[in-house]
Amino acid sequence: MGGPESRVNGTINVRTVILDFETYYDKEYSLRKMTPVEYILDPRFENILCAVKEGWPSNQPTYYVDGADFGDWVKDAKLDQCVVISYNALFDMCILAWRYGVVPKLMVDMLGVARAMLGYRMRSLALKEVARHLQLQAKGDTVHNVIGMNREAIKAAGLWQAYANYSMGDADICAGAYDLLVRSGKFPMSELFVLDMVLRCAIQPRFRLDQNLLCQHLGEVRAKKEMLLAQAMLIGADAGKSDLMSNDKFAALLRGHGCEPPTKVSPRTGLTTYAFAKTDKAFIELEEHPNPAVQILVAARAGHKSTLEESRCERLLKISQLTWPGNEQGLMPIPLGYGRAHTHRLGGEWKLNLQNLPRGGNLRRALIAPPGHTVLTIDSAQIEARITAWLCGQDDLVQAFADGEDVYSSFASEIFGYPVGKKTHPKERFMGKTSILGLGFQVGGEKFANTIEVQSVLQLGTEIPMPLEEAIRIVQLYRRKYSKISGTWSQLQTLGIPVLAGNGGSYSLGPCVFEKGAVSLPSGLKLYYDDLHQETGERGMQWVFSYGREFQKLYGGKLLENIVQALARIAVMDAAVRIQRRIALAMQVHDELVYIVPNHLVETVRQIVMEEMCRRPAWAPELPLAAEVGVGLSYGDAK
DNA sequence: GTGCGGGGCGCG
DNA sequence: AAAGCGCGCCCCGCAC
Repeated sequence: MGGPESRVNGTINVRTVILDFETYYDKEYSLRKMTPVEYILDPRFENILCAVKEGWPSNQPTYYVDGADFGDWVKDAKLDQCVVISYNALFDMCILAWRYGVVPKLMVDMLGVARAMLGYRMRSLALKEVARHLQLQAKGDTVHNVIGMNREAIKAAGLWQAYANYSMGDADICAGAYDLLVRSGKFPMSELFVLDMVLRCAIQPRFRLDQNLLCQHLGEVRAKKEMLLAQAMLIGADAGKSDLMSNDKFAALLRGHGCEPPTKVSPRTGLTTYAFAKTDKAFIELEEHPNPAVQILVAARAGHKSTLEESRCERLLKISQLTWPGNEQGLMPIPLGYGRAHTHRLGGEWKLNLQNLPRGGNLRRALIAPPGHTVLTIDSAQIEARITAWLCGQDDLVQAFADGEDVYSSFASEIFGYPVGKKTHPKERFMGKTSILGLGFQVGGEKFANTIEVQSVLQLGTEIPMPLEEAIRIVQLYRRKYSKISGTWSQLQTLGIPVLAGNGGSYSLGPCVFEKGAVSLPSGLKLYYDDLHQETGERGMQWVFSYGREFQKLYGGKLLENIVQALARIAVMDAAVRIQRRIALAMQVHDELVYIVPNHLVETVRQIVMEEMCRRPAWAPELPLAAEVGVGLSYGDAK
């Protein structure tokens, strides 16, 4: 009996239980139309039945519990001492926690596991598809249409046993997947703790929402949009919002005012399209068009294209108004998706991405700590740049990081030929920062010039002109100064990628071992490059690989970026797992961990998180890490 | 009505 | 030789 369940927290005899809830739904009240949190806390919620398989130590046949009896069953089941497994745990475990007040000792989401291990090659991760892929026999009956039928209606229609069989079949598939992917040891044990920790951010929420602030903010955002729209309607936007949102209508409107709309070639399709984005230089220039009507239209379009502030505010308000037993105070679950990204970064869930809230905005300020508590953030400083330098053997840069040097300023000094200070030369330092963060991944002169010109306006509020020749000079300066980094791109291109394509050779980079179709990471997970082959592109032969539904290009710089991002994710989440023994994670934004801390423990927690975030990983003992802590009453204030 | 791809925008 | 990357959500337009 060597499954991971027997080693959880060093104890033995931890039972495993696989669960699958079947719940009432109809045309309107459905997960197709609502998020799980809204669905589970709705008055129409009804637990019809729950299929149960006790996987270890007993291996009894799967059974089911009538929803009416589930409360009694759960009282005896001692799930708080079990490993509980389900497919889409963010649904089943929220039901357990919010409807029945039980949180398992360890939660395993087989959907998350499947995403991390199979997502790269499967079009759909529906349970049935995973079953087929793993060659697990579905034993249950075929799907029955029980839409709009509650427990009694299903029984009355004579469908009860068939429905239970169907549900038990799903639980069996989930159990089979757990055996094949987890108990087999293929999915690393350490990642089980990451998975559980991520689930708890939603299932055991710690943040609260400031409803007053959200209401006020929503009003302001709407008023601002209405004003912009009213101005635009005075000068021809008769159809209202759609004249601003639709490219064709907006283009016609511009032409009506004697302005020929700028165009560009789409990088995705290669076709000509309108250049109407705020990162298109030609569009930005229209802000100062001689015709004031054009200026008004451009401002109105830009003001309407970002719908994030309004829609996110609405969604947060909606969730903040839900309550459940044990939560009468508007706690905010943080839904994070395990294994969402190719590089194993987390992503969002529930139509809600809390990893891209605008910086310095009211949405971040609306995420608050409960009374007597503080929001504490810890940010791993320049972690990707540090890992890049270390992985490529760029020892002078590693040493500069280790010495606490401001490397952005240092590189800016090289660009300009005079000493650059963090405070005294903000423009120069911005260029140094943009170089260090982008040029390590093979950004070219043209893209670099555009990034500088556009981002200087957006980030500094003043444009830094960047002629192509100057951009090329800086790119070359970087590639010569950090020749170990640019050399690594070449190595990856000529040696690493062919190994991934299956030429039979071997290659490794730091702790990463290359094999056919994948790079093995020190976490035990893999970065997949499926069906990697060469194709003739606009730049001659290029490597492409298949990921989910699409093909992507692969080249040295991009592969380096993927690996660096994957390693950064491992370092940050391993730190979070160590910290979890002392304090539970509330939220994560890639290189930043967020905690809700009782006020009197702030200094204690500050020391713990600093120590763990700066601890060098076992797979990178020479990697110098650094971190910054922020505290505040809200997420927005903790900077 | 629904699904999907493209463009756009926010974050790291 | 050269090639920014990783997400999720919103809206539009089009196909079915």
